[in-house]
Amino acid sequence: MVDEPTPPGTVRPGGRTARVRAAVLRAAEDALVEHGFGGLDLGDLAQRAEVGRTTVYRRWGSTGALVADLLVDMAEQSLPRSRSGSLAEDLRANARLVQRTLADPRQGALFRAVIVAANGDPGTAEALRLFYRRRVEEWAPCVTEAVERGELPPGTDPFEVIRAVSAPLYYRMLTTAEPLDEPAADRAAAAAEAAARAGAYRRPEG
Amino acid sequence: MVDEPTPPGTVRPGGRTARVRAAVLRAAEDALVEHGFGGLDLGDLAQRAEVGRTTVYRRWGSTGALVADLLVDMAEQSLPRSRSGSLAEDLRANARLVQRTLADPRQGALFRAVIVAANGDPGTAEALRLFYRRRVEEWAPCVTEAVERGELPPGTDPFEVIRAVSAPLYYRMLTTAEPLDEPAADRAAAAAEAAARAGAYRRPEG
DNA sequence: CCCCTAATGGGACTCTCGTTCCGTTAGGAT
DNA sequence: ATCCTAACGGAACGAGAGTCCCATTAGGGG
Repeated sequence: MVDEPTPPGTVRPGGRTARVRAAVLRAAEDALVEHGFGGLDLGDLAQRAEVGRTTVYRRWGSTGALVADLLVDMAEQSLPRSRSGSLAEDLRANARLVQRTLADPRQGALFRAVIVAANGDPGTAEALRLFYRRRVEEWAPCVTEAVERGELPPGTDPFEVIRAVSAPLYYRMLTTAEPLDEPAADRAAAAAEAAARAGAYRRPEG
Repeated sequence: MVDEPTPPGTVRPGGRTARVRAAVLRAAEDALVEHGFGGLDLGDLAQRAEVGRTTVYRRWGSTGALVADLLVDMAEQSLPRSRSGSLAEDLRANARLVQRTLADPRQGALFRAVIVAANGDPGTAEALRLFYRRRVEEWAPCVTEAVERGELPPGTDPFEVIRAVSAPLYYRMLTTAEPLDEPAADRAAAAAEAAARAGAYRRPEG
């Protein structure tokens, strides 16, 4: 008889357990926004969430695992996306959504913190990848449709186009002090569209 | 008489002080590669560098300040860049240089670590910005020359074009598990070039 | 409604990080 | 070559993060 040890919170996921998780994740968001991932302290979190310190350590064990769980939670709540029928408009809407998110003091700090957290813990990194995969998948259809309409070359990789919109905004946030404003967003969208039209994102094989 | 307290290492910067700095910075690189910024411990660093623990704490005080100093050191040693005369080739050379750097186990880990470090300490963030400013400035001339040759629209922002080459590579590294290979580099260069030709990086005014 | 036990919570303990104190070493100016 | 003191290094100290033990609470099946 191998004694299969069930992780805490898995046998009775409802009721109090669920309330504790929600309170801790909410507190984690606040703490990440205020002090970043480096300043994340599970003891402090317990106080914020009005939950026993032991509980937090037992349920999550490390700050990385906690952020991974937070990312799972974030991935579940998806944003409404526009669907205007015009590739240029869709890409611009996406760029502006990303830009507003990163420029927002709370959301921006939160995103920076989870990216930091993912650099060091493989589990957190995997959760972050899943989060972005979902985000990209939500917006890929507008590219696929543009290909079908003949606006973009056949074989264009929809994921690459969507990522090309976000990339300059993230890069600007991480490596420069220049503001993440609407012109920057519009430029990112226009650049991605131009490159896509030129066939820069066609998949390797014909 | 205001007692102006001089920071340690500023009055006699040569000799032993310089040797200690070099040894600690080298040890810091190793530690960042092995454990990332989160695992950086000044005490451990002192052992690696065969230097007194007190010295490290007194000279740098925090992991963030130490990485800031490391970035100053990194910014001073510039890489040779190619100058082929063709915009497409120059951008591809730049893209491949960035790609090789990020894909290299040591360099890639180091870059991730310093980006993480810059998210949380304003001084480190400033040092990171200066580092990237230098890197971008080194490559901007090839864009400026392409504008002068009439290959790109007048008013094209050289910095934005160079950043557009790096952006997708960094974004890929941070948010996906897909490999940072040569095709990815070539795609980044081609996309930046196409967008630049289409005028996506013209400066707002005139 | 009752019971079993999963899950929580408090408190004591340990160990590591960072600080402080003070004696020792070595730059570099004269 | 000598001296002054900037800078280094060892050791003891204190605070705080993470672990362990066990008593208490509440979920949800019967």
